[in-house]
Amino acid sequence: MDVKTVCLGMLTDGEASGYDLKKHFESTFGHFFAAGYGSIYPALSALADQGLVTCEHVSQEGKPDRKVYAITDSGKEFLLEALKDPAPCHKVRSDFLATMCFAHLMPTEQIETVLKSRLEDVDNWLKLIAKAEACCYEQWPPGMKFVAGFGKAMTLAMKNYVEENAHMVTDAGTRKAANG
Amino acid sequence: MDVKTVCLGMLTDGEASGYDLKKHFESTFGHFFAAGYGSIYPALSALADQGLVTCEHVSQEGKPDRKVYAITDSGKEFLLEALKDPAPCHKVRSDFLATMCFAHLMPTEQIETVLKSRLEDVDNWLKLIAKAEACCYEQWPPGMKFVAGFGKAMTLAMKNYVEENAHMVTDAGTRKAANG
DNA sequence: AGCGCCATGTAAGTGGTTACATGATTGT
DNA sequence: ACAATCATGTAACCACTTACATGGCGCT
Repeated sequence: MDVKTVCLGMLTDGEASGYDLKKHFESTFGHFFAAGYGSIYPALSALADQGLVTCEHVSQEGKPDRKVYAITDSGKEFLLEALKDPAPCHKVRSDFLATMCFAHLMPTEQIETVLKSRLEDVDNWLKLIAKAEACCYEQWPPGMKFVAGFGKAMTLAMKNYVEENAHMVTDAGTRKAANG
Repeated sequence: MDVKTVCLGMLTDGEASGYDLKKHFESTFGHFFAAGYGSIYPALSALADQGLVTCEHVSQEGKPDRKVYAITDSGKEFLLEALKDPAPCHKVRSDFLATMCFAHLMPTEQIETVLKSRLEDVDNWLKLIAKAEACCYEQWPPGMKFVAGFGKAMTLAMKNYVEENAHMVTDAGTRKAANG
């Protein structure tokens, strides 16, 4: 599943510009599927070239022009085909965990800083999702609600684990030298 | 943090070949940092070129030759420097969640298949980590124990959430057409 | 005067994946 | 016979990231 396919999926919810889609990638999709303008705009161009979406130029007063994309019938077919993968992957790439593996080589304050930044990250995401839910929850399709709940459950589990087990990596007693 | 740095970190635990490191990437590191031979071997070559590791050719009877790598002092320095990032990232890339967002466009059996495959994946990983813990837990540094516990906590939370909330995406009643 | 929002794009670079290439030994 | 394990590598490819480029409007 690439950025193109996800953009196509987002367009099943109604027409939108690349700028609009970026917002979805930042809020609801942000925690499990990242994409920047550098991948969204080329993706939309490619989708238009393939006839999977249509593109309408819209002039606005006082604001820049926008390109509004809408999914076509062949776009829907393409999406349905892409959704047929019976075992879609779920991958984690964590510099945080990789760093923690080598905690015994780091000074305690450094470890504490890293754990603190993780918890801040968690809180920021929790706020983000609360905001998204506050405004859109009712109009979300069941899948989106499932996904948002999934994100919350995972994030809370992470917060909980880090808070309850930080001592494993910060307690100087169990650690080798390396620090003061 | 790239494959090079993680390989360097793994070598702080003792010398190893690329083949050996691959096993670590498959067991303990597998769930948060993937790497194949196509990235491990070039990484080790680059580390040797930079003088961060040494490489010793070892002939074996009845088995292919191996290249055994060991970290150098400047390698340790380099690693310590890399571990100074105060906010290492933790990213999820999930085709599974992306698919679930569009569950209302899919037939129920397809959704069930996807959820089932996710739960199988979870169980496989749980078995893998249980196996790794059974043989190595005592000799792991505290950080590795923390990371393994983290993985278990997250995976169990995922299993639990999927089992308890599958009905959100499989109950035909709350869904639009698309299926039979 | 300066920042942030709206809005779209390109070009170069990066880091990793996939497929290919080789081949002896050991177990079923 | 056939598969798995041990063991190392290269080359082409791919998807995405980062930095750059542009520019008006509205708020403080």
